[in-house]
Amino acid sequence: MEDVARAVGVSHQTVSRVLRGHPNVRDSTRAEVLQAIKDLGYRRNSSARALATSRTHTLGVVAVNTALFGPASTLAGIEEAARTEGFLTSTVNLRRLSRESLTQALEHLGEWGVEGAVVITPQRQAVVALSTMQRPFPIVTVEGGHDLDIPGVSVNQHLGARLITEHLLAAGHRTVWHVAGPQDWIEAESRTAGWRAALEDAGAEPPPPLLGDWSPLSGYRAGQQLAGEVVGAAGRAAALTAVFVANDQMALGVLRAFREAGVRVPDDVAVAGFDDIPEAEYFAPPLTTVRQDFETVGKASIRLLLDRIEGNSPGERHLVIDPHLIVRSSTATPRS
Amino acid sequence: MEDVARAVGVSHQTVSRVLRGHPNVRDSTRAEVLQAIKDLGYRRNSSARALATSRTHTLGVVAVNTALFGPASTLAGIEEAARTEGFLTSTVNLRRLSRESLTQALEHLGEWGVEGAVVITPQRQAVVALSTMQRPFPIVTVEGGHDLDIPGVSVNQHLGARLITEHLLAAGHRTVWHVAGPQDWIEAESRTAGWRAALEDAGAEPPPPLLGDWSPLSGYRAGQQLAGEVVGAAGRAAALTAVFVANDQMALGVLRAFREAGVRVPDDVAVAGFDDIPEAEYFAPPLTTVRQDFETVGKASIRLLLDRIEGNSPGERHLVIDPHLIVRSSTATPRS
DNA sequence: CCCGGTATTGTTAGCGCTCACAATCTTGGG
DNA sequence: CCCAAGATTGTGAGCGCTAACAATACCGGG
Repeated sequence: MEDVARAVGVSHQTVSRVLRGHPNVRDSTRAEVLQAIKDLGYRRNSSARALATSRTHTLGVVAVNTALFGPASTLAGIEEAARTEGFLTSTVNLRRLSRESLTQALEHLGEWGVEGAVVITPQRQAVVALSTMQRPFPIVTVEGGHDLDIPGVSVNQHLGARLITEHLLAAGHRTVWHVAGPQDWIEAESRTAGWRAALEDAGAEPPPPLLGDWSPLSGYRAGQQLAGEVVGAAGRAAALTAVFVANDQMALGVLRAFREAGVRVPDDVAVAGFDDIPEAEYFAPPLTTVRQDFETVGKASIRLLLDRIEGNSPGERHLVIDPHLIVRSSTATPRS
Repeated sequence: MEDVARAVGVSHQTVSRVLRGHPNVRDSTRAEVLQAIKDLGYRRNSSARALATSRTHTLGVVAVNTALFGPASTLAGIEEAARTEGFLTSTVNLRRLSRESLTQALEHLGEWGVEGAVVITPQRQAVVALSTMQRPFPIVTVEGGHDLDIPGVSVNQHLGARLITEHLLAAGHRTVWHVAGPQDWIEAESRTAGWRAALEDAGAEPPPPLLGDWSPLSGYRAGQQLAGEVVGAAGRAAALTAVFVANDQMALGVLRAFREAGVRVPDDVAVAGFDDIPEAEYFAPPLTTVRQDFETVGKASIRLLLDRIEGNSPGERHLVIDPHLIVRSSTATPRS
């Protein structure tokens, strides 16, 4: 910076002012400085800047299962939003979301002086841990529900499940079975609750939900059990005609189990998933599901976080994004 | 730091020495300092440290399509490896890998003083752009091939394709058809080359490859064309009995097209994919594919990058990771 | 032509740390 | 008991920038 100043014949402070966009610099001076910066290939040193201003312009992100479609998309949304706001993001990928690993991750980020962090906390225990934890900088959760005092953004899973269930009921199904996700996941719990609420509102009896762990394998196992419930004997109403599976991966497993058991989809049983992974459209048959807009989630979380860091407006504490239904042929056949 | 020093009754320098793990500190002093640090909740300021040492201990990562399984896994591997080496990583997600966006991404990272970057460059044009570009810090590519002078790590796609093709030939297929990925992708090109080489080595005639764009939809379209090639008339040898699809997503589309056309897999045609996405095991039928160890790729790229940054040993310029074959029922039926 | 006020520029301290070097304390052998 | 060598600690400068204040330049009205 000194070099630039010398080249133009001004003080380093004037150069600094140009860099910071300070108004009180004569246009001609500004132009000269800019030119010199370009000629000398000067780049200002972010560490020195951070040291002097005590602002690092860095945000942290903590996530698990980043190889999955949902988290990965959210991550991308977060990063892009932060970048356009002039922040650097740094992501920590955790294998498990334990209290200990969470603490470590936040510590790691703290070492580098992040000004705040977005934590993707799909499991209840993680939000709980977070809410009882010493938080060295502002933190915003994603998919952490909204019943705790820690601010966050989430997708309205309850609504998504309700949309699916009502779609199936509207197609004439008496009731809808459910393959649930692990109930310590907030999303799984909300989907189950939404499904149950929709059935109860319609006066339908909720069958006992089966539990899965999000994996295709667990869906496959559940599908094998469900296949046993399908009584397709001519003339007698089948006990099971529609299934809402809590995510697309498990739905894939269910479809496979049904196929092996000779249960036809959607002729014998309608199947719906959740997430709309890119492959869902190419399942056999193409899967009815619910799409969440992860990019919006990312943007919203950054907005919430920056509100808190900049502290100008208290802002909302919780943002909820509505998902929407994608109907495909796995639920295509209407029933009487 | 001054506060800690005062609390213990030593100089700030001694505290600094403890923090840096300098050997010449009396054990009792070290213990006292550590205790004071804990009591006061002191954390050293990374910006000041970076300013004084001119080492930011920050690495950049540039990637596209991070919502896909492969890139997302690689990203996780890179981040973890860097973290264990005491580095912070910052990822920039690009929508497209153009020369311009690449430049911008590197510029963005440069502003924050990264010491180096890993760039995931699956498309040839990206590596070319990178190799002709002014590089302000050490850069290592991932999946960027090894014919250019820029160091990088990649998976041996050629070998993977060869494994698949030889597996199919060994099962008695006369030849193997191929649904290729976009040929401006290095991986796609290598897979095609590996397939062709294996066929030629076996004296088989390579049928004209079909081109896809990695998406299930393009696989579906290719599958519809391929279905036309299957002549299953009894007594006459089918023209098409085996297909190697360049990734699992497209293979999913092919499977769907075959199913719709009444082509049975693997009875009429064997189908194999590439990547081993988690869903592949649950396709109908479960898909034979090739698995790449993305974690190893991530680790290797960080090692290569740090070698360059630390500059102690020139190290290898290119690392190649071998993938391995996963056989499932989509290629299960042996032929005479 | 002088003056106060505003626009523009310069000066001086740090921000919190590490490095090089100087100073002091130990230690063990003679 | 003395001394040199090594271990341990302290001192001062400076990394590259920004913030606060001081200094100077410029403007139009009286």
